[in-house]
Amino acid sequence: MKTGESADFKLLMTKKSDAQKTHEWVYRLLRNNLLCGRIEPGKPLTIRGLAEVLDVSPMPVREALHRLACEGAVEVKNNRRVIVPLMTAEKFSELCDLRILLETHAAEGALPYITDKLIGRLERLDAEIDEAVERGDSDRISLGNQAFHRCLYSANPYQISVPLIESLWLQLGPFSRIAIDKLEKVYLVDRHVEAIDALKKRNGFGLRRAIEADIRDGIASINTVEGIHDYFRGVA
Amino acid sequence: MKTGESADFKLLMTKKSDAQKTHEWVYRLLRNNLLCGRIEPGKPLTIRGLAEVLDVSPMPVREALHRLACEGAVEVKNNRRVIVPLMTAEKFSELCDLRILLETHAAEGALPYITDKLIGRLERLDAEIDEAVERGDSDRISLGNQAFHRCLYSANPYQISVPLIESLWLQLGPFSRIAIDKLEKVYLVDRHVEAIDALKKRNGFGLRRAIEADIRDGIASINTVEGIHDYFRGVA
DNA sequence: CCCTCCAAAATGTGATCACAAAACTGGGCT
DNA sequence: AGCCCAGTTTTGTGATCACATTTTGGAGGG
Repeated sequence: MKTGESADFKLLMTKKSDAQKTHEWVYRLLRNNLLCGRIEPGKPLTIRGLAEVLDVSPMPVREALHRLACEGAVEVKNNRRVIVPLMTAEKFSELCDLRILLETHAAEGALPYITDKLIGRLERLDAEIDEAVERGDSDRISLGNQAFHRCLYSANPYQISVPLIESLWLQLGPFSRIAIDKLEKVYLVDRHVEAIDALKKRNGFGLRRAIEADIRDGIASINTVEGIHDYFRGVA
Repeated sequence: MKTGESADFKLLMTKKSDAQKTHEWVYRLLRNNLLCGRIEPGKPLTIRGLAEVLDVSPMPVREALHRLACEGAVEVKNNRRVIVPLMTAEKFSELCDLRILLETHAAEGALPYITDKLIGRLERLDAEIDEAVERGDSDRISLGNQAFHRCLYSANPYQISVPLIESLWLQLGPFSRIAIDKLEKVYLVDRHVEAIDALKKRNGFGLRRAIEADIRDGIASINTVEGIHDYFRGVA
């Protein structure tokens, strides 16, 4: 009872490199944990509690939480309590629509800048995801999937949409884990391979279709989860 | 030389309401000034300098600047200097594309929730803009225009995209002022009236077209400004 | 047994301080 | 005169403290 409220979910920790600023480290750590869905929605996050768990002063935690709040990853209630927002069916639907809208745009915008070297990196990232699926490592599936998409979109050096897209991921993160956890063999079709094929052929339309299909597959798999709608109200 | 670097551009100040938290007040103030383009791109913003100008402690300024940085309104260089980013032609083009993509989507998503009362509010906002155009009040044109769009999109209570859109506005803000400043009679066609008409008829396609045209008009007017491309490199 | 109310603990916010790194200044060298 | 380097100043970061507000816990009355 001295660690406050932050002791009941296990945070996956990462080492803090010395060159890294503390608040950046805290931010990345919390962010990764949110993206993997390791932090339960609805549970209040306190500055001092996290500071004690991470063994830093409250100051960097304060900054990290504010940053996450401004990206929509956590919600600051008017009682100035900070919680991971609950998901609603409408919010989920809207987030998926926006993902498709922005990510197909970002993919197409990246196409002119794709090099063979980059395609190689994407193939390697996809292989890592497949391996994570084999092992049933949900965390690595989540993070790997995002790394794949980010790597693709970031090929465009004049990219603006990646931060917006990552904000969407953060809002979907705590929830999408449920899908990955409950059924790990959803990869009937590897949409990433389709995307890579389209890249090789410099086929913009095919690329859009593969990205959209990849996102829709995720949605579809969530909808097949038994009793998924209980989670929309945020059961404890 | 004691006020540091923040004394040469005039910030438009707003009174701090007592119920408002200090860092929120600082954030809104800086945000409005950025949206109006009152802060020169490339000029470094310092925490202590702003704190002295605003007569607050450095702490709330630090939080406000970090929040603006995470929205892309200011850029934290690796030397940890904070500046208003310079505009490039590619960035400008991409920002406009994203505005059209997200705002047409947001407008269409708001359509089912439009009420007569809301249409009245939009007409009043449009009238205020027209009045500001008459007076040549650039600040009010900027802020009024954004208020109009925000009011429309926010009709949808399950709105997610507004924060993303506002991030785009913030990035365009310092630059779009140039257009408004240089030519104030660009409102050949009032696209807002077209949008309101489409709303009244519940015409989704017409609404999209009006919003897209409104955005494109702004772009076109910028391109007609003589010597606009000098600004892309950020002349001092 | 449940609701109300009040004291105690906890929390976010803002201010101040210490410190390392970066930017700026002035003097000395080529 | 132009360039480079060391000393000083400025700046961001993180820690600690003070304080107002909120939450919590249990005691007392219905």
